[in-house]
Amino acid sequence: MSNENFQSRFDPGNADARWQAAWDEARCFEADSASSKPKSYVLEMFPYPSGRIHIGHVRNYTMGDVLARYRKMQGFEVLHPMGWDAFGMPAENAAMEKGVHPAGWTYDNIATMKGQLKQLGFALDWSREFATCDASYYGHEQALFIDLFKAGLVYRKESEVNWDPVDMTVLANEQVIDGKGWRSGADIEKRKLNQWFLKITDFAEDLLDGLGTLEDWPQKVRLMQENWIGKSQGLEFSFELSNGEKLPVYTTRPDTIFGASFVAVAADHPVAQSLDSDAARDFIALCKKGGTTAAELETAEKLGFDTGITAKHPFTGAELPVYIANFVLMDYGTGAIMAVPGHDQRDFEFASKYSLPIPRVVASSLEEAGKPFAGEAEAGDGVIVNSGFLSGMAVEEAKREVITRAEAGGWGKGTTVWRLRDWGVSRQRYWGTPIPFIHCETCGVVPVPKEQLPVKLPEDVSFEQPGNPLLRHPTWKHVACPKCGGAAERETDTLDTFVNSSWYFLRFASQPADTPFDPAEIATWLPVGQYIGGVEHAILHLLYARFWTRALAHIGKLEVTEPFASLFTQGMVTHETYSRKIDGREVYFTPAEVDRSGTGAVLTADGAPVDIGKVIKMSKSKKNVVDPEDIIRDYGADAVRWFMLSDSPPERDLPWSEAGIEGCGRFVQRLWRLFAQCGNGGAGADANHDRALDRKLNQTVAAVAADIEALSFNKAVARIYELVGAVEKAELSSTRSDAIRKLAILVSPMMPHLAEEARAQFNLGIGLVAEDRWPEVDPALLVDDEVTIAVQHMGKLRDTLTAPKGAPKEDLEALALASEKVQRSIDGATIRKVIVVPDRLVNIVT
RNA sequence: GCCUCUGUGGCGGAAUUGGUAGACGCGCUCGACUCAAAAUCGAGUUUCUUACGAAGUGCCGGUUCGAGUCCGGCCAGAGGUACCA
Repeated sequence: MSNENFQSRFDPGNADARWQAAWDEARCFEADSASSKPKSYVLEMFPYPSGRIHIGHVRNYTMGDVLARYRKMQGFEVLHPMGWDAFGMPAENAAMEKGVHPAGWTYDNIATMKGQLKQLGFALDWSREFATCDASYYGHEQALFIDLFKAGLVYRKESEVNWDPVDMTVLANEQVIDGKGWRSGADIEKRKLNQWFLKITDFAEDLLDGLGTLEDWPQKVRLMQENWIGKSQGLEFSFELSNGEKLPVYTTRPDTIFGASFVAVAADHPVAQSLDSDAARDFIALCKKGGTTAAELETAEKLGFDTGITAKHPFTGAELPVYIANFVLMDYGTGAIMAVPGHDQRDFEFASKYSLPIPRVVASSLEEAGKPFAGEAEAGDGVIVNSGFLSGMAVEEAKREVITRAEAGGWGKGTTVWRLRDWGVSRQRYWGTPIPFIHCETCGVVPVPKEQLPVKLPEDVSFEQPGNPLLRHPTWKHVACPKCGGAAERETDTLDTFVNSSWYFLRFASQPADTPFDPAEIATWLPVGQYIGGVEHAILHLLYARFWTRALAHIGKLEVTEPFASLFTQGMVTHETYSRKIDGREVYFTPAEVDRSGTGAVLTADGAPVDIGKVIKMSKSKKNVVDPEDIIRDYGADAVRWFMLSDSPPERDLPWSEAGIEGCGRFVQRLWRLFAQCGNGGAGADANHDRALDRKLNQTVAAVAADIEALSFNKAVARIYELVGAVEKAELSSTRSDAIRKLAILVSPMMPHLAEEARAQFNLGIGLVAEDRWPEVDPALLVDDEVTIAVQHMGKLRDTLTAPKGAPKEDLEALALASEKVQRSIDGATIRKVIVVPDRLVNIVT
């Protein structure tokens, strides 16, 4: 027992920093592109430097870290980098609220957060770190943007923004609350601006097809992207209008054409814009109210304006009224629709409101042709009714028939329409990548010559008034035209921050000074072997990154088209909220301010109770946050890491619990005590072998490896608990000491500091655990030779019995029928059938 | 509104993918050690029932010898919804 006097407790306050320094010194985690080992690129979504690391980051980076450390132990050369998604709105908000410069605020935050990440002992290659707000990063982005422009993938067009008429500025969607500006409180309206766009729609088909190759992506993400891209087959045809013009419309349901009872156009549509009446102008102005989000547009009350124009139905010749409708989008299809209220819910609501006919043209059978609607549209499948030559056809057949007739008659054609819209990348803001173009009155829009890149942000800006500081900067935008040398102006819009995050993973893999990346080096690392991040990025970030990669491949910069071979989307960290109503407003308190030891919750400061709210995602606004640094100080990095991996499956939400982290802290010490016993009880020649423990050890090594590879960390944790329990209970033997040595390796991806400290203190091995190999498994020890068989009568469990593995069916049946409990249950009834599943169960059917 | 996902003990969850529901952990209860407490160790812990046993995986129905798992219909919550990142 002499070992136990060594040090009875593991002291993370002492050990953590020491081992972090040891890994740094040995440069364990710097990736060598020239290595002959197989390569593995493990990447977590890089953080926005908001100020301090939050628990969601800790969870995300712990998962990646376990995988990176495990892959390294499996003999891979691992690239596991980290950097900063450093442009964005919060820096400008801080500038306005606190009077600090966005750059200073951002780089201070990065310094703080880097220190916090270091305390967690992540196996990161910090030599590749950068921030997207470094001119050495965004300058290359500007060069790529110009390349895409030259390839015809960048263009300008008018597009709507949220306009705050009081602050005279553009607002982000999240800054519009209930249709009002968050600072001014003014009613927000839609306003058109000339903006920059990327032609993601050129790649719609390819982005859709590519999803089929992403077998290691979650099915739900692929489905979401598929629906977002939204390929639809339909009919485009033109109505002849009573004013003599033609109105092209697009429909995905040509089969319901006989059910059309009116026609609707968007407020921006030329037909609407050309109306010369105050009432029409007032209605179009009404449609301008409110923000631009889809959720707002689609949930708003359906409103329409009868233009007085009519449209002639191509088959019946009926004159249908043409409305301006607020739910028709100019961006989708032709900006005009044939409305079939019986079989589209939006059209149904509109028709009900304006007392328009709602004919039925689809029913479950021809006999149901006269059935009334039950207060809502029927969008489902069925047979066509009340539709002349289409009646009696199935929906799909009718679609084909209408398209055929339209094409034959020359008044329409079958077309493919995409829901996906081009990517608007213009932002009327300061803290982003300047769009590297110059507007010249004689030469038009001219790219900045590459030798003049990067176009750097000016530092002397003020945020005392709302709006884009670049626009009102006294000198910055005034430059000579690169073509004609005349007076010209810089573009003052900056790029969407999603552009920054669309290629950072390339820059991590290769970062030459003079070009964005070296294609040969990219080829050694890409695609990313495992990408891990929040499911909230399932569509936008991941689709934009897929597009940007394709676009670069299209212009010959890259070979890869899919940047992320395998994707994992993690859940959020949640906690209950604490609040009080003070003067009618909900005031929130952090868990650290609240004592939860009794039945309710009381504020430590005044001892009076607070209300306990729902368990929701940790957020600053609800104050239900825990600062990782506090927990690391109290329990050590390994306990925090272990908690992040325990219990909850990584794709699900993780409820933070004080009791849970305490339990993890206790487990760290329990392991420490076990490691201390390694030398005990015979590493000698006469040491006995414990076959059962050896089997358990081998099974655990194999299972933990499989669980880590599947990112099922909660299952790996449960396996380790089981093994620890078995080792603790086992008699002293050489097997037991061997198990303890291997246990230190097994837990090292999760608890690297403890593993290193225990190995050094108790002689569990040579060298750094981080540099060691994953234990070999003896396949012969993986299978048990006895199995437990369930015996059922009519599907209900009546008995269990033990049988040798692989026992023949007849033996199992005989054993089952011999059971007294089974016989009592059968009670003399005639046995009709016996189902035997080898090594599993016997079910007797009477 | 639309798209996607989730729902199992007091709590987080497991279940070899159609074959013993509740592994493992947290919490709680009892016991050992201690003058006492903490720590640690041991036993127990789905519900109902004295027991035999029965019920049970959000709700309703279906397929099957057998359903947490598959199918249909609901309900609730979460994420996204193109300028939060």
